[in-house]
Amino acid sequence: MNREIPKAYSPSEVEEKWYKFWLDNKLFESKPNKEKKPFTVVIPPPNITGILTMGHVLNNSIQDVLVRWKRMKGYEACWVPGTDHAGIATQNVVEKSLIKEGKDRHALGREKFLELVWKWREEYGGTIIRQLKKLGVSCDWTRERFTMDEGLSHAVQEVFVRLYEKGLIYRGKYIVNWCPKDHTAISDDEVEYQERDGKLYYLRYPLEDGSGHIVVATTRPETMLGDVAVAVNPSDERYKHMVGKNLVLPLVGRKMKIIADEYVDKEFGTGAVKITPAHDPNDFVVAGRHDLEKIIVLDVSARINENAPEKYRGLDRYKARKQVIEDLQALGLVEKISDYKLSVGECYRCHTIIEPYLSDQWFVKMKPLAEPALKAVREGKIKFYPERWVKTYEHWMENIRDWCISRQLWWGHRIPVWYCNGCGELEVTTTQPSKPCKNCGGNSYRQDEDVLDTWFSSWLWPFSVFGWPEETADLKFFYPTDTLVTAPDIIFFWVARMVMSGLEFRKEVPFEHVYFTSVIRDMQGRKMSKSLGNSPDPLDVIRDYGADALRFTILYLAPLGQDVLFESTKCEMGRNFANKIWNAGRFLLMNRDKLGVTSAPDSSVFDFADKWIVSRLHHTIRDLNVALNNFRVNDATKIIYDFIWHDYCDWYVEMIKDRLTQPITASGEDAELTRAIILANAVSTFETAIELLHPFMPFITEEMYSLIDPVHRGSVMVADFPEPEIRFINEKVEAEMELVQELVTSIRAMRKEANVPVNVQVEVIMKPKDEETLEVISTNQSYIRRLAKVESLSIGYNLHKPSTSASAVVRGTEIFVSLEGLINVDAEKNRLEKEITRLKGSIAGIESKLGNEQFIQRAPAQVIEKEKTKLDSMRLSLAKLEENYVSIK
RNA sequence: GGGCGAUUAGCUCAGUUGGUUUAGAGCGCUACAUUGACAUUGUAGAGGUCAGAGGUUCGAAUCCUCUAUCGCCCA
Repeated sequence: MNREIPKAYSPSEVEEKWYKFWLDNKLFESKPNKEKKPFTVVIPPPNITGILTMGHVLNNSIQDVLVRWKRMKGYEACWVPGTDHAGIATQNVVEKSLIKEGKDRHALGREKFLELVWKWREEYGGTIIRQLKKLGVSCDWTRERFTMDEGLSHAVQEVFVRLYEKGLIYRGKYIVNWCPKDHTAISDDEVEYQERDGKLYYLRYPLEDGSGHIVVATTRPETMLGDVAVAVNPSDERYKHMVGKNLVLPLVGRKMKIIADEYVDKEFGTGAVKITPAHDPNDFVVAGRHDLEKIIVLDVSARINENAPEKYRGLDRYKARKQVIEDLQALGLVEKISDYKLSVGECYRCHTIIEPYLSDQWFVKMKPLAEPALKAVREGKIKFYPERWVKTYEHWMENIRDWCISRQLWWGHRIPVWYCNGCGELEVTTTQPSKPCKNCGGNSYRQDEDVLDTWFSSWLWPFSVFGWPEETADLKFFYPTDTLVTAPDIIFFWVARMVMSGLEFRKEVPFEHVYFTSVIRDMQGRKMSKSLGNSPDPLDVIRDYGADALRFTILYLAPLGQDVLFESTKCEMGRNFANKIWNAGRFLLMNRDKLGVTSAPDSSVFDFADKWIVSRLHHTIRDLNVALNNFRVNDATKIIYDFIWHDYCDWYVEMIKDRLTQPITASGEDAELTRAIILANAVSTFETAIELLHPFMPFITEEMYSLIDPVHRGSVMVADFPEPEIRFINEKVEAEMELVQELVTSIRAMRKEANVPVNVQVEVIMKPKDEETLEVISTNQSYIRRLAKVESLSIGYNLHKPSTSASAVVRGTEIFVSLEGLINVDAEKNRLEKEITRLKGSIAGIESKLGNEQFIQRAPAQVIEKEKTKLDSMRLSLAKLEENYVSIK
């Protein structure tokens, strides 16, 4: 069979072809299968508004490695993909496009607006999924889910009702984080704090009796319009006499009291705090203790409302701040204004500064849910990689606050609460109540206007995707899932809450292992972000380097628990590796084509090189499995990279070449057959390496697999993952090979030093250290000669150093490279001197170690023995080097 | 303010329970090599007081303490 295999690997057609093949042959699909153990992974569902980022690439590459690996190991591997409806983000996107058309969602109405959102989702919501496929991920696409799917919505409602009935969901007027742009509450965890330059305003509030004033310090003076008291610490001597007195709130004229409360920090500002219960969480608590009125002075857009004096109504909070200060200054009531650094909360979606705001919201009581979730991690039922995230998790769980789950949005799961139009009585059910109101007998209801936090659906993801609350076969077989791979920044939003919901509703942890991925940064160490524009588009990278290259590179660069600095040119590493594999395969196939005879692999004809590479192969298999079992994915990439590039290509293939071209003892057809067997063994090792590599680089491995055997065999995806076989691991051969490699390298270095051209053969004389070494050298002399370009190799104890030659000592064996007319005496002297100095240093080090009584007494015998052996061998080498140094001419 | 992490070659990073003559890799750099799988390559080489200071130990990049610098999370 003759064929042209291009010299360079070009990924694009190959990738498209095989992805289609895998889909057509349903190789990603999974179903409950009693014959197999399940291995389940649920994807962290990306937002439908999102596009693929480098973070997704890393995250999904890791998941794909684990899934493909387990699938090859014989598990029923099920990777459930899907997307998240992303309440605020999606609503914003659609609303923005409406505004562009000059329309307004309120004018449009809720129903029409939601139709538009669904339409948008149909059109654009699948972008990230299409992009993920380019990466080669082996998700079971028949199982794709969306958090607003009917089934998942049902799960959400069911959970709400169950928690409500259990008393874990309640409604109340509390201070929440209000986004004045999105017009919704957001949870504590959705607020991002930023250090900013601000001002601290010192305001004078006059006492009603005209006996003076009290000075309060505030960073948000406009909220004074809603002040109802001033508080001081009860132990504060400065103010003790004022407690209980009345003040008159400037600009407003409201009478209010000076109260005493432990909450006040005497050191901060003046030690007197204005109390604005409707616009500050701490003040809210204080107001509760003192039974104070809560006056809301801002509207949903953070403009001053009708509860404030007319002058300020309608002003935006910052304009109001300016106006309030101006007016107070005119009255001489501003004592001073100083610079102040403050931590300002922003909406994590739109980065508008959030406003603490008093409103009616729904909350989940978290303590009862947190306790078992904390226990599960502490008891090791769930393991984190890297482990240190346990501390973060514990800290959050121990200080957990109730979860505000209502959002004043339209896009999301509508809260399953109905109010009787007659009396306002509330009904919590998954469907609209059909019975008359139990309170007033009325028959009409209206549903709560609010929707639920997006995370209220994603915290159910590991079981809702399998059909919960129905007890489906999928659920029984695939739940709990095995490994979750996610970014550490959503440990609270998502991971912790999934653990809670899993335990609450399934009585089982949702996953056993959680792998927290690295954060991908640019080369300056900045987090990749859309606004900075510093994130390469993974699709561009895939186009330029190939998906395999991108996957391999990012996995290679991302050690467990460490951030990664990335730029797309780094993918040259993965691309070059793919090309190396391609050409190794090309070499094997070209030779097989040339031979005219084919053979099955046959270990009975293994020679030294075969034994060595097979031993290295099984070492590699063992190490790779260990690395993956410990979630050390980047170790695994290094292990397979080193085996293929260095062991297989650099050494083994070079050794094979010799045997494929040199005459062999057999003649005629037998010689051809022997060559065919040698090649078959080489191919067989290569194929195993390809299987090992498949989880990391699925496309090129599938392509190589099919090129090697286009007819008889199926996809590498479903090949058995190689298992290490101890009988093939041969430490003796590996040690001997190390010696051969060192001898060869040493000869090459000497040639280089003397500027001997590559194509010039040299004469080499070796004086072996001992019988064993002699044996190794003579059995492998043809390899040594080929690899080091040696014309004649003389081996013997009684040989003499040629008059003009370079010399070296490798493990006690002397090597002389004859360099008639080529030697550079100074360079050679220099080289030997360096080597001698180095050896002397090492010898002195070991001598002092061995001379130390403490060392002899306390170190294990093994270590001492090793040091002694080292010393002997170094002394021997030194003596020879010195001898040769003297004889340089 | 509290917690976590990092600091190893010019750059980006490995280095698992302390012991491998010389602390590794990729990129970059230097030199040489181009018809025999691969220049997306090969061969050889230069390059490190393992952030600093103490300590534990026969022995520390590795364990402990402190300091410095940077990053992240929480308040």
